[in-house]
Amino acid sequence: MQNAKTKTILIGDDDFQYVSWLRATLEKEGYSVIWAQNASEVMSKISTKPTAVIVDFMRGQSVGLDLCRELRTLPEFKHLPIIVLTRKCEDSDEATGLEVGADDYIHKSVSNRVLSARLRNVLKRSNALESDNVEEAACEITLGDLVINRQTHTVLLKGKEIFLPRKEFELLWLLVANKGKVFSREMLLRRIWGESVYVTDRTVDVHICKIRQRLGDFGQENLETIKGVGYRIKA
Amino acid sequence: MQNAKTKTILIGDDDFQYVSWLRATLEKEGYSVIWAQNASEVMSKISTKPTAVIVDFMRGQSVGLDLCRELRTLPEFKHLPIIVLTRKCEDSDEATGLEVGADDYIHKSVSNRVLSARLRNVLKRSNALESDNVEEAACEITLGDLVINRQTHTVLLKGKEIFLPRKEFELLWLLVANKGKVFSREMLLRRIWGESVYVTDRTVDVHICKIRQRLGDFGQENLETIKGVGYRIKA
DNA sequence: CGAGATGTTAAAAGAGTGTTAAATACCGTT
DNA sequence: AACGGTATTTAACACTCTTTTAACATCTCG
Repeated sequence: MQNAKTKTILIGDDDFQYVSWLRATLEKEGYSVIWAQNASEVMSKISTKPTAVIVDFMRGQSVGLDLCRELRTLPEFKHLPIIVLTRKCEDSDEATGLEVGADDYIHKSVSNRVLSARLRNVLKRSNALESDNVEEAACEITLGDLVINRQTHTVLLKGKEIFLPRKEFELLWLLVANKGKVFSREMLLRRIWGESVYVTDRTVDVHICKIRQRLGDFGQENLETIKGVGYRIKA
Repeated sequence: MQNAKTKTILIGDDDFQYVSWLRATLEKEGYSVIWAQNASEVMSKISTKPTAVIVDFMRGQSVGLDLCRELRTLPEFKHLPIIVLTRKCEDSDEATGLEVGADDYIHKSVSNRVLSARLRNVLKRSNALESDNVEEAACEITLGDLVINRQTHTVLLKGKEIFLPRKEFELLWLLVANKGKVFSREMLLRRIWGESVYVTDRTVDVHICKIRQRLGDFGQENLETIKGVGYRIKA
């Protein structure tokens, strides 16, 4: 449920006081923050490939807008989430804003909670746009006496419910959903733990062990170890 | 899953220039568009049963808000997706908009890409609400000794009436109506609090706690926590 | 046999949750 | 508009369960 990779937010704003507040807010939420004091700095720091950009209108001058427009012309940043901060409601700004294509407009006075929630929303949306979401295809898989349901988070073995904690559940689901396919520990870690999570691959072994115990004979028989390679569900 | 019928969007806005842009955007996305120039026109054209309504605040007067409020009082439009456009950046407006039952609140300067993404979001959500479960269909659900009635807003436990405040009631209703299904806190927040309401997810926990207390043993036994995942009613 | 790999267990570390109380927002009355 | 009561939200702390680490046992195969 938590983001695997640390998300980086590039802030383009020359209001030092606000930036320090914003930085604190974002970092508390687990984002990493890069600060650019002016438009050209933004353009140079954009190469770090931030997850999103938050720009201010820069003291009423439409530097932020130009920036926004410029970014949108570059193919690689065409879908980069951009949030424009505002402190005024000047119509001229609005009119221009229309054509530049920001993802959200946030008033500078909003609370940190609202800000981070809206940022989250924007990120979620842009994420959905990119992968236009397959969502969860099936929510239930069956393998012999075993029925795993994602929606209800239940595992039924011969009709009896067995509780699995989250990681074990995900592990089992992944393996069963790909019956026969061998997953290396690394692969499992990447798929379930996420890209930049640092855990020993022995952790996987422990979980596999627990799963086997919980599933009893069924586990012993079907959850197979391929030595030197990984684990799989027997085909 | 999707019905083949073209989705119709009713636009209520008197800003001709903007409307023509909006219409172009939406039609390019495959929606069919109906335009109403003022509030009463909206009310008359609403009978065409559009898939969603997009209204502007109409030059600062809160016509849009009144409209929104009015629509919400009519049972048949209780769940009609409403998006409120604005060019103002006052938080009070946003607060009011949401309070009055808008599904999303979008700044007018936002790009067409963003606009259609958010529209899609709103539609998806309202769709899920309608098809996903019984919810609106039945106004009374029973679960063992528990009877929940939406119309009368009452909860009977072993025949004894128990009062639940609104949020707790909605929460319980949603969970019971989808017995067995696990809802993450995010999901609950989106479904009950709405798309653009920003509260800590711990709020959900507090409500769950209260519900459990009120329902006594029944609550303890049936309202289950799946750690790291969410809540559900035991199947 | 012995080295590397895996199974297993228990304890440490960590994350997630229950619960209470206090703060805030809301609502109907006066 | 001020008031009082209720509902909702936040914040804090304790506690539980999960996850991870580490250590040791066991296995496999050249």
